[in-house]
Amino acid sequence: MDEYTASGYCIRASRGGGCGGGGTGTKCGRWNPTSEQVKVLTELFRSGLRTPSTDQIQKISSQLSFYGKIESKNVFYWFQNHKARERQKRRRVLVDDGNDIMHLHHTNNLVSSTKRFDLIVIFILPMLTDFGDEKNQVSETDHEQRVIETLQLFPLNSLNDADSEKLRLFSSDHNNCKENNASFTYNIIGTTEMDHPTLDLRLSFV
Amino acid sequence: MDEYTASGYCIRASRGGGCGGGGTGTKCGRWNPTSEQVKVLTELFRSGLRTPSTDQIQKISSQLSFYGKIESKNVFYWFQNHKARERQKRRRVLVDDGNDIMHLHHTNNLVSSTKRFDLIVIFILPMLTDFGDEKNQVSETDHEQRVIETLQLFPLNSLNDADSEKLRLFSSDHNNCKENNASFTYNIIGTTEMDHPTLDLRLSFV
DNA sequence: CCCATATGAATGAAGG
DNA sequence: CCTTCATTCATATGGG
Repeated sequence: MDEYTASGYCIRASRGGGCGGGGTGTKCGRWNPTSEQVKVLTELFRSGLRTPSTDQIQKISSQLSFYGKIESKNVFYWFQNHKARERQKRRRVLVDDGNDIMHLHHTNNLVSSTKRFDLIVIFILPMLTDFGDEKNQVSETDHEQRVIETLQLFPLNSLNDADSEKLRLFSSDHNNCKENNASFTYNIIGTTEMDHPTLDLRLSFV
Repeated sequence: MDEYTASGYCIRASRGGGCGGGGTGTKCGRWNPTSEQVKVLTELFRSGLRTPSTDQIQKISSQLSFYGKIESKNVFYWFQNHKARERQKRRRVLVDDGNDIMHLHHTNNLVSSTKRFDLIVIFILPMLTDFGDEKNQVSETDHEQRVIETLQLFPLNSLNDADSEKLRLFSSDHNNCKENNASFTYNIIGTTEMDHPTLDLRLSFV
């Protein structure tokens, strides 16, 4: 397969074997930093260095070459990646923090009192399509054969009784108002209050 | 991150014991998706989503957090891996083809050969929210109240034209049939046939 | 137990 | 600086 070992990098060894020590030169085209190198880089990063200049990169690189093969670009990339990933991580954690309560609500006791969905509508049209299904292999999640799954995505049980009532009413109204010969079924679950601008499901969802 | 570096390996607690075995909540370091989570992710993937944007990731993540612990990065990695492995598999198959016999027409079966869901619309309108909508940060106190307005939308791209029509009709009927002074709004999403990875959470919503 | 495979996580390297 | 891809490491899981 790939045989491009431009500059015999790699110092890898297989599982359990030390990295630098024993041979087994698996050739890999990419730099595989030794732990010492990483340690130093990390230290530099921690001390504040983020975007080293070319000069700095050179120096660092040559310093680190003491511990193993390394090129300037490796250092360059290392900082770039490290910086970017740190930022990303931070960003995510921040957001995730907010989501936690969702999880809590769920795990603790089923959804409960604090839910605030005003309206949830779920439509599931029955399949009037015949499944050509010739795919050699369908996804693992398939043991469900063609059933109109209800993909229980969200908790609907947050409605209070009053709301539920309304909903029910509305629902039947809805059902009657039109000849139901339509080939689909639907449900509407809803509550009051919703005058806010049509939701924009796109990006900016809170 | 981790203590062990690139070339290092983590030999944390030998086999077996590690994570404690009680119950379902493995508290190990590694995310263990629930079947619902996987199901949803798979469905998204199958409907064409490949590389969700940061926003989408967050949304998805927060949606899925309802089913259990999950972080944005998990979603990120999930898609990354899933995509990569599909590619990898494909590549391998191609190679095999080359070695083996010749292939017939290249199997260009796009994603959606079999759809389970024809249409699912889920609306969750936020209630007492004041959409501060600050991109930056929200005070944690706010979090508690806001997170809930998470809305959900799942891409369903399997409607055939006929269905879309019916749906549309139904939609308008619905609107007329009743005086809409009701205090709720609704929308119907009809996605029309798009047989390949173009679909993402954004479009399909109208 | 050991092994094979699936898949979560990480990260070097690029491309834009 | 951002995002994406390829590869690799590590762990979870099921079968023998």
